[in-house]
Amino acid sequence: MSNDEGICSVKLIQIAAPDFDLEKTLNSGQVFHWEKIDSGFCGTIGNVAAYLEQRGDALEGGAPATPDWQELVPPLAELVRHYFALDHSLAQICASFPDDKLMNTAREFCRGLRIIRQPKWECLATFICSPMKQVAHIRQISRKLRERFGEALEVCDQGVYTFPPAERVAQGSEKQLRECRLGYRAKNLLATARLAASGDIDLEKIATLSDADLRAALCALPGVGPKVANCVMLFAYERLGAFPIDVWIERVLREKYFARKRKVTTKRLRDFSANYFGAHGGYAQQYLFHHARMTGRRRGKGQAGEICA
DNA sequence: CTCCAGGGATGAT
DNA sequence: ATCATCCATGGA
Repeated sequence: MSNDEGICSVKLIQIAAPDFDLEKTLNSGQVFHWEKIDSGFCGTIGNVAAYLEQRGDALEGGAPATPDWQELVPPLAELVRHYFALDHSLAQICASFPDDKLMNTAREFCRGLRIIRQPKWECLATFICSPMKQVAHIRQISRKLRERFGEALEVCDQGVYTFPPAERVAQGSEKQLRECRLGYRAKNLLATARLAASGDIDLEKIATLSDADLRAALCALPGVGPKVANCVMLFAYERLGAFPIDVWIERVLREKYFARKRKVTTKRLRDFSANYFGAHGGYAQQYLFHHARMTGRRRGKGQAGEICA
């Protein structure tokens, strides 16, 4: 625990975080609201505002010292450990990845990247906003939703907003949601918010379902198809085998694992992904996604390094 | 300017 | 079950 105040005026605590990369984790397209502030990040964990900064094998974390804060929520360190899944055995997970050229490159490139545990509604709502949107734009939508419907908090002289509960979004109008730049996704978010607010769908209760049943329950919601369902399963329901296939991953699969093969159906890609990448396929997927997005840039046709299956 | 983005719903084969 | 088309928006 250190009292020296840099930019941040709140008291910072130390949290051991071996085998963890905060920046890679927050910028890998799984969560969209954390904002870089000097050498750290400001955001919310549930309804708690937090500042986090990596110092080697540890995190320095700070949260506003409200009088009754310690009575209301678990200690910040515990919150951070759970949110960032610091209990995941990353070595074991990475060891379960297939041993091929691209996977080995991605595994090295993404060292320390963790699949975090996001609040279920926050994750579902955010990914309903994601279809046909770039990561940068999803971040913008998330920010506008929070600014308009969330609760304003402050940490380190930085304003942050909680993600509005389904009940709050359900009170809004489609017009208000469109003003948050959701476009045609506004109708879907509103409809799903109403289902969650009314109790017609219980996002906590369905956590007990099998993977297949959970996926079906999520796909029954407006604006949720196989891809969004898999993201929500992976990022909010701890289903580490869920393998979302977006345009980046599909490109990787077709160019690196099915090079020079025509008539590769989406079903074939899905079956291959489910079997080839193992029990923690979702983790492997996230590593491939982040690596492709950071290094790809170019739609390079069959570059060297094809794997073939 | 054009192209594309962590796709899904709908209706026609 | 698979396939075509439409859907808003803004960054590159």
